[in-house]
Amino acid sequence: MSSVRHDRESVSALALDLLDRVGLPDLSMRRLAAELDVQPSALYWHFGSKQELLAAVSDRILAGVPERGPEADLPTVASGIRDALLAYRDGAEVVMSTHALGLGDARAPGALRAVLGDDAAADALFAFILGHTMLVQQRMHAQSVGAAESPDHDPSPDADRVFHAAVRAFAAISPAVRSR
Amino acid sequence: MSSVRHDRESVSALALDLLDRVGLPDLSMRRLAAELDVQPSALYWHFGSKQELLAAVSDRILAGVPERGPEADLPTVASGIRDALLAYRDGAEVVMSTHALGLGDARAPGALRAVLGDDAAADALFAFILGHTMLVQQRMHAQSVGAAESPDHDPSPDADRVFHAAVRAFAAISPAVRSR
DNA sequence: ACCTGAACACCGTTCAAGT
DNA sequence: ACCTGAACACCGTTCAAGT
Repeated sequence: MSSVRHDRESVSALALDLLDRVGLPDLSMRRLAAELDVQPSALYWHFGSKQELLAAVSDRILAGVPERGPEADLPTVASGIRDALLAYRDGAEVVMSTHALGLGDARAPGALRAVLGDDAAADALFAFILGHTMLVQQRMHAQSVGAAESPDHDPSPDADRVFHAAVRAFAAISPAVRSR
Repeated sequence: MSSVRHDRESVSALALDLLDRVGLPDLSMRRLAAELDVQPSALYWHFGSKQELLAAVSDRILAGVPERGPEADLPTVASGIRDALLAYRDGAEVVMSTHALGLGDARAPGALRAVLGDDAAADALFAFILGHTMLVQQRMHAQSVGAAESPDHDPSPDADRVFHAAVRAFAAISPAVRSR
């Protein structure tokens, strides 16, 4: 007896938890189903496909970033997005592939557009944040193999410095792009 | 009778061709083996794993970018890398995952470092180029579904404008980062 | 509304054995 | 040096049927 019934929320919540524990390559529908004490086919009642599930996971990862920060400045918004990605293992990769497929909500790029006032520049900055964070997370994971220590979720001070310099640079090009 | 013997070059060359025809999700070891008229296990004599094969494919994609362009300026080098990624379907995604795992040669980031003179800024710019191009390619592929027309390999003028603005911005932050 | 059981059409990878 | 044959341990997804 499986004893518990599930819905979209509980399934995507455990999927996010499983992602953080085992990483994206080991996050399979079958393994997720096993942790839910359910047959793999049961997942397809809640989500049409694995990509749709991953889109829900992506939305969960970015749920903490405010859609509209009227008083927030660009560095705060950009750091907020990056920190949200860093909070879960392979977070950047999940959001990247979801965003690339046009799935998931537009929360993060929306927040960047609001504060930058330039859609193209905002999208470029989002692309940088995703690419940069993906590489940072991969470096962290490569380190944690052999380190045998707590796989910390913080980027190096060096990576942090480059990140903020890049954010400032994108802020600078925003008006230049608009004056086409 | 399989009639032909293969080596690393011929295998990775057909892998690149297959990638361009079917895309990364359909590029499987078994399908590649079938096109080579060979058993899947034969591929493992040439490459230790699929990732190692993809690293060779990644190197092929970037083979055209000059390691050192003493007379080349930043926009030329950056555009050269982006155009190399755009030349094959899912090129950016292959290079991104390869680079994230620390595999493949360091040709592209090396060229950026040489012209930028700042390793951290060069890595940040490479992360942007990969992220931005990945999103551009995905948009192109999404368009080509339903368009039923030639899946063209060129970015929109809009994406091109943002790209160059971002490149200029990264050039601007390079000295700022160095003066720590 | 939510899930089971069973199947379909695949994967990457290993390894002894062949030529 | 390069490949076959056979197996292992998996995948995502569909669909009739159950409760």
